[in-house]
Amino acid sequence: MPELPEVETIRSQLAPGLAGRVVKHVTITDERLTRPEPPDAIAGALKGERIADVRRRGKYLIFRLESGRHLLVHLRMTGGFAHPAVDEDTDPHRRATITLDDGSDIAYRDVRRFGTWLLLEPGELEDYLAARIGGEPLERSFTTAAFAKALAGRRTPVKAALLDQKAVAGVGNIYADEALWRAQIHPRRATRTLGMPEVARLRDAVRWALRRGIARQGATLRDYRGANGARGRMQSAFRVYGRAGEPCDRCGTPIEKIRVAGRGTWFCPHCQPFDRERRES
DNA sequence: CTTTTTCCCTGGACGC
DNA sequence: TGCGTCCAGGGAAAAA
Repeated sequence: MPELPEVETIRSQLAPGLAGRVVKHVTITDERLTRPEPPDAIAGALKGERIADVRRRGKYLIFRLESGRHLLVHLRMTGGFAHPAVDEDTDPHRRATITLDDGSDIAYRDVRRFGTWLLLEPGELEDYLAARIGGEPLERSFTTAAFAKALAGRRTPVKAALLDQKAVAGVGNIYADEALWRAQIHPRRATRTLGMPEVARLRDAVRWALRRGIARQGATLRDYRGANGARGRMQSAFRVYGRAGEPCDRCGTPIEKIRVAGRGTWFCPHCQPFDRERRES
């Protein structure tokens, strides 16, 4: 499930080979991909565009085009790129192909077809993103004060707040659990009951979790691959995610799995107590 | 306004 | 071997 570290890994691997290249041809074989626009319209519009660079905001990949337009790609659950492309004949999940002026192909793959491509006209990007996602957690502007403001007044469990892209951009189910473990906060704690020290710990913990993920080139549970085809290595470094019954790395207590905000949630019941007495002891 | 629920998809795991 | 059922989950949209 591509979250910020997985998207950033793909971005960093794609960018060197794409910057400055011209799109010679685009084939889109999944009707869903560009909805509501027809695939042929998007494919035709991309043809002849020169790619300035590849950027990322939250979980969005942004292909910045020299015309001022942007191709905004969201990988959702199982989307991904391969450059150079893997063999199409042996890949049932190829949904699109971008051919560049150096003769190479970029393959877009997506098992579950939740991913989306959106072509934005010049000037549209900022408003589009501002309406959907909040602060970039690894940037300097993501201060404790800014995070506290984004969390203020929320009545949801803190785990739900972390998953809300308007509160902080790029955190998904894996890194939310890892961050809450690091910050020693119970995932069901009501967001508005968090004190400033806890918000500060959580802010640092989110950055810690995401940086670890990037350093290990993301987590491969099943489908995720980098643009170079490599698996991530983060899955073998999880502190809690997917580790029900295994001992906590900090205290040895067995990790528990519960459901929060409709998502599988793993935490350490000793290190992340819910009630205040145990929290302060 | 905020919060919750439903839906979109495929395929792997599991029970019988 | 072959079904049927459940589950994974990001985010848009609808419902509450």
